Amino acid sequence: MTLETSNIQPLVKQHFPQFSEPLLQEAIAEHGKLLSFPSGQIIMDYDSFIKEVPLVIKGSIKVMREGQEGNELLLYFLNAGETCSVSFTCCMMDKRSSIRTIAEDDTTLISLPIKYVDLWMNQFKSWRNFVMLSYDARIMELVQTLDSVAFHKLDQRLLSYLQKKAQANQSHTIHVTHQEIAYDLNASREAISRLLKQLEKAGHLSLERNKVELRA
DNA sequence: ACATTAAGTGATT
DNA sequence: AATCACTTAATGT
Repeated sequence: MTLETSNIQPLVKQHFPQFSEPLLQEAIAEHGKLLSFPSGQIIMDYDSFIKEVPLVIKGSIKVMREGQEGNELLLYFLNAGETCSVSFTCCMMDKRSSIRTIAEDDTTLISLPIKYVDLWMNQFKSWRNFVMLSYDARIMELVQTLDSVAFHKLDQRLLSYLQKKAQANQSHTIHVTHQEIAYDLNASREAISRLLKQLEKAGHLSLERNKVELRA
């Protein structure tokens, strides 16, 4: 984790153009810290107190949840221009985090102390909107994930997993082992291998060792 | 050449 | 669909 001293405000303008109020932009620049994480680095772990909220500038972040039997399940990827709505609630209720976040790619973000999230809700309309939309987007996504789990559509989960991962890494070529995918989706390695092979036959992608190449 | 790790296969439940 | 036992293939030392 490295702290960068460069100017934050232009980054806010560029990646969060919806924050229309100049005062809000200034406030973010003033109170936020610019942090960078190398790919693979854990940003926040289970059971830690979160007192800051991330605004992703560059790269992407993987958000995981720990299951009952020590399993891990990928919840979603955060990309540039997004934030983690779980952390909102987590901070406000002063609870330990039930999630772990890992830099999926080399990632830069603005870390913002939680108290401003609350404060600005009443002060800035575009901030309030942003927070609400973040909730909405995540909830919709989670509901989708939930019913594909419930209906055992592992093939669909796999495909959308790959698409999201490709998007997160800004590349159609994904460097990952079948085993890693299996962990993320909480499935068996064999099941993933077999489904990948089906998808390859169907022309959706091509496979190599440690690599999945997604086709348009 | 050998060991290790990733991926493929078939049988069983 | 999970697990097991095993094979085959790729990669590192």
